[in-house]
Amino acid sequence: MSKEITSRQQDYSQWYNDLIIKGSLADYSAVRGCMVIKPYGFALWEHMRDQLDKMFKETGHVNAYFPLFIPKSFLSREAAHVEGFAKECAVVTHYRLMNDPDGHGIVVDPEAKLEEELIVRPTSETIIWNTYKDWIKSYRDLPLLINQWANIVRWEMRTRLFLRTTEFLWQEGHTAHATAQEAVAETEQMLKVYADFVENWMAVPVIRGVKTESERFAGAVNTYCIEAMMQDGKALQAGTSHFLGQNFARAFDVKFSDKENNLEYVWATSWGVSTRLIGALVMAHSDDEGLILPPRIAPVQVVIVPIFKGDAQKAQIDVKALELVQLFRNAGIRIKYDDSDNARPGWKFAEYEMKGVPVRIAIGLRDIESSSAEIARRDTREKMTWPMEGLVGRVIKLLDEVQQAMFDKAKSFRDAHIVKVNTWEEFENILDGEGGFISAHWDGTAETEEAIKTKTKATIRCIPLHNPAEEGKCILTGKASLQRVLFARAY
RNA sequence: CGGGGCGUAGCGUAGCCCGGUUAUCGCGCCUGCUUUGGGAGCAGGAGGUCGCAAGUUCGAAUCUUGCCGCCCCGACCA
Repeated sequence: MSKEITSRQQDYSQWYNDLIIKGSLADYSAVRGCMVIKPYGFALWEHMRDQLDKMFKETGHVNAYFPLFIPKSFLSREAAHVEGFAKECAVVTHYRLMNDPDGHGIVVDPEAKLEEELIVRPTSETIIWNTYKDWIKSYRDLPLLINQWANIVRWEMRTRLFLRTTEFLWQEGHTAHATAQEAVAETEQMLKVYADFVENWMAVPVIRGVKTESERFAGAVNTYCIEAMMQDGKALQAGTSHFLGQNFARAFDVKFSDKENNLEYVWATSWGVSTRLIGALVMAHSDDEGLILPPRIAPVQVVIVPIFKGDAQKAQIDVKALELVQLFRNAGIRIKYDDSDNARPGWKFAEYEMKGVPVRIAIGLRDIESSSAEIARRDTREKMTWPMEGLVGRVIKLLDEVQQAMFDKAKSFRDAHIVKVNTWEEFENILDGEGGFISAHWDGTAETEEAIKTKTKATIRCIPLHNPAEEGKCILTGKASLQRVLFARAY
């Protein structure tokens, strides 16, 4: 990679970190690779979580909770899973501390060594399937449709706020089914739920597809994914849904008696999205003035900033502002009236722009006199003066417009950066230039995929669902290919 | 673990190459007055183990050596 590209990446990283820290979403913590999610950032996560949870329940799932610690032996039960997850895990080896006999402080008590180490879950398939063994006996116990909201730990070497932290929050669904068809249908259904959420709530367009064998989840038969494009043209995997076949059922001996009284292994799925989605949100929408949050999940959808000189004016504005607040609240809008006197209007304007609040209403004396208000939308930075009469209804409509406009903007950016490429030269030029997704022919082998990755850092993001058949020649080897796949550099 | 950068007040920094009064500036903080429609102005004030340790020197933020920590890039990965 050229020096220019490296420095562009650094600038983009810096931009991304600043947005998150100045936008009050999160901060670095004292613990390596972990972050502190601040109240504002957590409120954002809560809105995302609540909506996802609702969608899971609408599709028949229930929530449960499983242990944080996984006995080491569980992780060696499923062969392919071992390969993928044997590394980069936090391991608990002792269960007691003691005062340092040589001086001050605390040391690990060497006497308190665990017989079997415990692994802090990097994902919960093993501990959950070990539990399902006891829960599933008959076809009447199926399907078992369970989701868990949890924190997990993966000791990644390099971390990045929200995108790849050592500890992160996520949900993981783990389902068991009587037939392969039913499990595949579940896998596809959950991919649809994710795509629906990310597009309609986060206003981030996604490509639905399946992973190639080498990008597949450890232990899965097939991995479905949604891929989003960031403003630097790189790809970000926004969610995955795995068809696990009978791999975990065999590894953990989960069998059921079917209607004909035959003993069968169950079919499994698992699917998850994480706080990484917040990173996707930031990188897909924000600008140099700060975050831009889509109205449907913004912690604060509308902020009212009063502009006044002295207490008498403030009292006058308060009446009107508090009336509006009540009307917005009644309409279910998350609204904040910032009448704090320790910051001046200009400061507040900049502050809420940094935090990505979709719509700002400013009310000063001149607005009271003309019975109007100044409306500013964050995504386009437009300012309008609207009459007080019917303002609430109009602002609510504006929130919907902003939601749609954000999606449309992200989608046209993305579509403009998906390029069909037929030569290797063009392939490299695009990656080192504009970036984006490259639709190109591939000979279908893992060797070629690996070779392309080594040469360019680009990976096959997915084979899009309903991909049209098209004969062509592999971009690297020139061998025969039956379809195009999507390549990109990814986070 | 490799490559690059950095460590000076709560935050961001200048000074370092070429050692020399009381360590620079901005933000923030405190007091007062004036301000408030795009991150306020003026006046006054408080705030420092210059990452740690050793060395060179009459004298070290500055030079030397060692250590610690952080950030970015790569390998890893969602």
